[in-house]
Amino acid sequence: MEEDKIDFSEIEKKWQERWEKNKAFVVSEKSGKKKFFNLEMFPYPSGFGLHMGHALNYTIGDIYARFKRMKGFNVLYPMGYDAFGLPAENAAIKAGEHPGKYTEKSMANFMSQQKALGLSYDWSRIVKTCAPEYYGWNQYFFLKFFENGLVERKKSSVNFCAKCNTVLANEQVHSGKCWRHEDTDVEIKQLEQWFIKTTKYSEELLGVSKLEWPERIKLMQENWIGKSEGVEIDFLINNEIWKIFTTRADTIFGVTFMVVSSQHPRLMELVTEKQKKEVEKFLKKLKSVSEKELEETEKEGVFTGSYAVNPITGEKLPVYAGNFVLADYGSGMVMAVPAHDSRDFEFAKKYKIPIKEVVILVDGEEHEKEEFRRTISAVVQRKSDKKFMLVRWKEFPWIAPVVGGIDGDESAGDAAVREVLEETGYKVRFVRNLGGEIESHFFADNKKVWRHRVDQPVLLELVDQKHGEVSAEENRKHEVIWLDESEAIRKITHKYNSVGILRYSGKEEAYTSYGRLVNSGEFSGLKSEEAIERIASYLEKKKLGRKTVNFKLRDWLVSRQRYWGTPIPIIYCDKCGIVPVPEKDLPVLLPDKVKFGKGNPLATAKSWLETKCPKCGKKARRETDTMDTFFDSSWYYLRYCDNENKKKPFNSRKIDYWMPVDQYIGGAEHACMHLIYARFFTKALRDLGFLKFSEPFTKLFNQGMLHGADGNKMSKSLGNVVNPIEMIEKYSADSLRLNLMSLASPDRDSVWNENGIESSLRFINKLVNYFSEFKPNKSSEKVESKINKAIKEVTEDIENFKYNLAVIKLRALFEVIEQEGISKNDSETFLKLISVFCPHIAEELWEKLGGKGFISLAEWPVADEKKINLKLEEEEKKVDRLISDILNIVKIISEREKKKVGKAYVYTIPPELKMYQENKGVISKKTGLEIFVFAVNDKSKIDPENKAGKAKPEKPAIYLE
RNA sequence: GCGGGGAUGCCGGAGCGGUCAAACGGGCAUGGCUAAGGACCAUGUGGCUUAGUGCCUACGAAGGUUCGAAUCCUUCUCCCCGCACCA
Repeated sequence: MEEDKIDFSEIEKKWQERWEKNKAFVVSEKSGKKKFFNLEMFPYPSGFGLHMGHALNYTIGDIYARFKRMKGFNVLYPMGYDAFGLPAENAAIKAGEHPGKYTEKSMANFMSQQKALGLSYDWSRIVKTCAPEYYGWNQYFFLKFFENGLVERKKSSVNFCAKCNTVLANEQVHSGKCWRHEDTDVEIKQLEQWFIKTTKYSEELLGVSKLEWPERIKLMQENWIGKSEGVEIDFLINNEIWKIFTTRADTIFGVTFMVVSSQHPRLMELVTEKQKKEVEKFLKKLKSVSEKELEETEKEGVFTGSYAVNPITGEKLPVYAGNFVLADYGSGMVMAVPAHDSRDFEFAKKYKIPIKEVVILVDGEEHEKEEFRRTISAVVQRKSDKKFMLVRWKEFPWIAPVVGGIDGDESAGDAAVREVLEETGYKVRFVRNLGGEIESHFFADNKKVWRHRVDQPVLLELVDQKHGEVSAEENRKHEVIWLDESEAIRKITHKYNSVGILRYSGKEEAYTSYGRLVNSGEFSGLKSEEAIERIASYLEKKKLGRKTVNFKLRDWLVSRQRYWGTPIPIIYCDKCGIVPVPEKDLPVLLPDKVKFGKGNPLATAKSWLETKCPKCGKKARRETDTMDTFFDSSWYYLRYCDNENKKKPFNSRKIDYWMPVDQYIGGAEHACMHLIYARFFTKALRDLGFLKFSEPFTKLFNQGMLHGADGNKMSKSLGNVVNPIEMIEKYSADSLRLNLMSLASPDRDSVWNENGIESSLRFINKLVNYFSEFKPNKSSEKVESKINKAIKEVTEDIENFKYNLAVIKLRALFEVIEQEGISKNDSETFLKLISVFCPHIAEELWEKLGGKGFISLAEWPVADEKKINLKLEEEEKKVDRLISDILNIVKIISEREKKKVGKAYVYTIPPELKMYQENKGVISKKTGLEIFVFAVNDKSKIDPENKAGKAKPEKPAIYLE
């Protein structure tokens, strides 16, 4: 069929203009509807324009916004630009252009591309972070934080990227490399910098676990914050108290030395005259090593010459300086317990420091109980009364038997077994003991214990027997098996029902798990958990230590030695020191004329740099560092609620109305950066009285990553980047949107594929053609059923971001519509459903059908569940089966007999006659045959080959000719 | 090393205890329409078999549970993504 080419770009432009002109998506607080704040992470406007990942992200968000809007919410769906930042500065330097100009162009480009995608933003609320109207409030908040002790200027070792030529926050260092430069190792420098005290909120930030966010992101954040509870213990070194932090106070009797970080600011105080040369040599060697290398290098250290005193045992412990101890975690010094910590073990071995006897033993009982519980619960769950047994490997005889004889002479293991058995309600009369000397070997020989970790597979069997020892005969009967692993597993699982495989390890290494204390004075015999408590309170009582909590989270280093950012509103006065810029002088404008190249660009703006001290009026100079751009993105969502406010960062009534963000959408790469900073900001602003809520983003959705057609990450160097605009021009915006949603579930990584977009275009073409010549008829019961089912399912799918499934259902629905026709009302319903995916053609067709207003603002259909007729679906399936049966026979006949078939006689059992007869039309249409339907008991039927006898329920007999 | 997510037909991907030889799309094949091609439409697309049947082999590998497993359990292999000497 020859078709008129549809001019999609004209249609798209038409509707984009109308939406804009009619302010279709502009919202205000003065709506009677319930609010819904739908937000995508705003982009960094790069000069290259949108990439396909952006298109995916925004399409996901736009569909959700459109959906919620049609469902009757007052949807705030804004867009803005994270416009400050290094790439703009670098690109501008390269192009010899001012970063501001460069960024303006980039933003304009982004905006036009986003509009071309048909995104339904409220453009009146646009936020650009590089505008003084925005960054002035950054400065305002910075000063508020400063007033309230949330900003600090301190000297510490900081991360520095030579390529960016600036310091970085902890979060911006990924595996020792700069987050923007994967090839650049981060250097450690000792500098004085501005920090935001995010750590004040460590504990509260941990509350992330309660949010409706993807588990993965929550875990990443939790790990990043890294809470650990432990004890701070005072060690006396040279009659001075040095604190250390440990989570394993239970190992205090096993300490054989101390290690202080080689980066520790007070390291030299510990170094004796005699050792000075040695230590300096060591430090010099370390200096040439970057952080990345530091991670990979072996543990190294040097004796400082000093000794510490163990506060509990009074033992004298050598103090080493070591490269493996972090200066900024805990107190920068650790107590080393080589027998129970793998790092200390490694270090001790290298420097031949005594390892001492073990102080923690495998707690056979606990360990076995745990393993056994797992095992047996699996059995009990299955309500199996089959037996199972313990098998151990000859090569690892030291492994403790998990179970022993429960026969009066109970071992700890037995007790554990019995307890578990009772708990699970499983009855046992005897559990085979494969014993021998093993137990004593395992539990008693201290020297060996710490080597023995659990690692070999063990299979268990309960032997239903009388009390008492197992005779050799019994043993034979029940097959005590010493086999190699795979053989044993196969054999036993086969015969006795495997109940699981436990793991043990026999490598020579420190025993790092919890256990029971030995050689620990009055604490011997306690379990680790209990011992930690007891030792902590002992130390507390003696004022030698205290329980504390430590976090991995560091304060946020916000100063950057770069130009294109918010100037930090601070003035240095020789007399008054650090003086904040008075609020009335805000914003501190970023000077236009600076020189790039050497050092901090702002320092080259002489007239800007030199100012007067707000306090004493004397000559003073401005801070030349700018803020990390993550400061900008930490509160932009708030500004959307009131983006033009000149008097305040935002009006709190508006914030109260719109915030928090109901649905946030973005990539996972921000889990430990933006998403932590924004949460911190919200809490801090709450405590400063700006906000009444604690969490900015109620729900979070992470879209998957879009890979290039070759399966690799899209990147310019690989040449697999696809430009969305090219695709829009070639296939239309709606096709692109539809295709992006068809690739895979939006939360999964997927691969861009141009074939798919052709298919989307084909579908849209069909849609347009169908509805252009649409003649409504009455929807059949079947069509109504399908439509209502689709409404129900598509609604659920969209709500759950299962867009790919929604699209499939809509495609299927359209197929039915095409075949059977629908009423005007149902056609409108269909267009509404598809409109969130393909808004342009939906508007166009809506208009053609005489719909009122924008379909984008129409009401989302509600399924009439009463009309969903499952019986009809069943019937349809039966008919389909018949059709495929007929076609199958046709195929066989034509292949074999080269005969042309023209008629099909169908013989049904009497109760089904009516149904098949009613569907004669469909069957005929799909098979291309003339169809005759008879009941098998119809005497007047035509049945030359007596096929009718083959008829079965739901499976009519067939004769073809 | 730790933590998280995966592995499904020629490909992309649904499915997550029965209705599964597996939705949907792509590719390919056959037929229709065409002068022809494109587009479009229809059908097919693990193997063998058959007037619409039946059987076998399949959802990374191996075992297990179950009346029944792509789906649950165990172990192993491989891939991705985070964190990484946090005491």
